[in-house]
Amino acid sequence: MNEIKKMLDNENIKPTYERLSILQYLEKNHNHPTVAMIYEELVKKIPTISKTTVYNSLNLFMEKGIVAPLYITGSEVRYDLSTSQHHHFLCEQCGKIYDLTIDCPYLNKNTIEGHQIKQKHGYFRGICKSCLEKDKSQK
Amino acid sequence: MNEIKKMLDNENIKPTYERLSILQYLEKNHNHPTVAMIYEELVKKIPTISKTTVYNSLNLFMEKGIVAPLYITGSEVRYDLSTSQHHHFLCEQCGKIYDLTIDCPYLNKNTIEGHQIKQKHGYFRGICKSCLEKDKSQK
DNA sequence: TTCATATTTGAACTCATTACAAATATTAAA
DNA sequence: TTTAATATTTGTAATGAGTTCAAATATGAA
Ligand SMILES: [Mn+2]
Ligand SMILES: [Mn+2]
Ligand SMILES: [Zn+2]
Ligand SMILES: [Zn+2]
Repeated sequence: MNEIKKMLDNENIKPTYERLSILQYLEKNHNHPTVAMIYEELVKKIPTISKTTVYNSLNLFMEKGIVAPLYITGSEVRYDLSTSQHHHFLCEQCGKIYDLTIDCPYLNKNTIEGHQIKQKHGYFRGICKSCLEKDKSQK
Repeated sequence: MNEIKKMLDNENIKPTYERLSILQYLEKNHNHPTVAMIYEELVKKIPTISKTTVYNSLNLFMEKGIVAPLYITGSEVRYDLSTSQHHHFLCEQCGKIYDLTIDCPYLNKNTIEGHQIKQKHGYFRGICKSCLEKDKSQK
């Protein structure tokens, strides 16, 4: 909770209960959630919270760079805390998004072929380890 | 035109005029277009063509693996001919998507941390070389 | 308290994509 | 060539994620 408040303070974002809750959700759940997932969970605790507030807050966090969007599925944005750079794996079967801890020679570059880099994204799609094992045992 | 017909034949896709035109557009324009861009261009030549046909055809091409979707912008899908694997750069200022010819140590892998890989995506966002130069001269 | 400002809320709206059924084209019997 | 079965295209309606916007609420200073 303290870490989270610091992140907001650093960016001069007023730490409202809603914003803190959203950021707290992202810190506790490393599941790269959708807006719907965040909202469905938070509304249990904050029955009055609005989906628009979730959108507003996440957009603000993205502008300030403390949250990063993942455009992977093609249907809706997934959100990730902007901690250290890492790659992702999307399972086409169960929909889960995994963090990958692989080396990438471009993570510390800030320019490429003359273009100025602001964000780097590396991701893979396929069938995850867990789904592969499930499929094998069922066959 | 012959190359294109072969691609469809290889996948047992009936080479209709609409499908050929869509694939031909992708072969001639390496601009990673949206459905709207493809439609707007083709409707000049084929006034009866439907946007749904563009969607249907591209979805079919993707299933067969001859076209690859790019989920980069977050707002709409961009399409690319599935030629050799390559990375992309999206300019946040002009919206253009560039092909990058950079080396990547993961392009020939088909499994990672136990997950089975079907698709690999690497892309960068920022300000493109052309926009940087324009900005500098205007300042 | 009073006023100004920031934040939240909910409803209306936008827009990309999909669903679906009717229209049209194609192909294979008969 | 007709006829019937199948594939493809088309247009409209529906879906759903995300945005817009104005009203409601909260915050904080004067
Ligand atoms: Mn992650
Ligand atoms: Mn490309
Ligand atoms: Zn899985
Ligand atoms: Zn540019």
